[in-house]
Amino acid sequence: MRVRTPRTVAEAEAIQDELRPLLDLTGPGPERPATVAGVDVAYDGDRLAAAVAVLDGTTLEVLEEVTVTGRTAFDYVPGLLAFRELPALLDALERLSLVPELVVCDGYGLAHPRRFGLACHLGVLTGLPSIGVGKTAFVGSHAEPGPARGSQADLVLDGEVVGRVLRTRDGVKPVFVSVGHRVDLDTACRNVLGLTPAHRLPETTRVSDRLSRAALSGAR
DNA sequence: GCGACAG
DNA sequence: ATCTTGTCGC
Repeated sequence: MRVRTPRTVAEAEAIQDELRPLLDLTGPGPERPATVAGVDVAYDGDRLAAAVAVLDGTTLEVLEEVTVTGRTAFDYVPGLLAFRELPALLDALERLSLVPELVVCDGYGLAHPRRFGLACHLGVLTGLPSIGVGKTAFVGSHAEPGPARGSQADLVLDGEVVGRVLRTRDGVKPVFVSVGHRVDLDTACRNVLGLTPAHRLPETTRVSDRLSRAALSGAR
């Protein structure tokens, strides 16, 4: 599948509003996924490298890795990240031999100005269960979660819960979790905790991050 | 009107 | 995202 590349911000927002109804927020989604994919993109000017890493959901062992390189076709605009990263990510996902039971994205899903962040967009276009894990605040307000790993606080936007601020390590800055497609928020958070046995960020994003950077430098 | 703003 | 040294802690 391909991403429609908009020419303007207005066009991009219209596409998000058009795809938003296709979201499946029914859940619950995979509780103990056998395979989980992490996706990430690295940049160097207008060059980019997208990476997908599929890990065993239990042992977190890397089962498969795919990278693709290309050029940016859309500048970064807050709220429109998907149009910048999705073309290359979908390209990489299509080259996978394994079909992951869950995809973990770098960024946000439902916690988005129009409720259609990168994780939602990727999920709708691929049909795969997906969630978003952001490292910094984007939208919504929240209380400070407790200091212990596992502590959570609702992320609220316009009066509705759109995500959760989750502490994955004792005393370490929390991550922002929101659902993408075919997964509910509690299941998303449980999966994130299962993917963070030793670090703040999920192993899936750590592996795909390293992979995309390596592919970027190796492709020159 | 003026900032803030995933990666 | 990316630009970047030393430094604290497991």
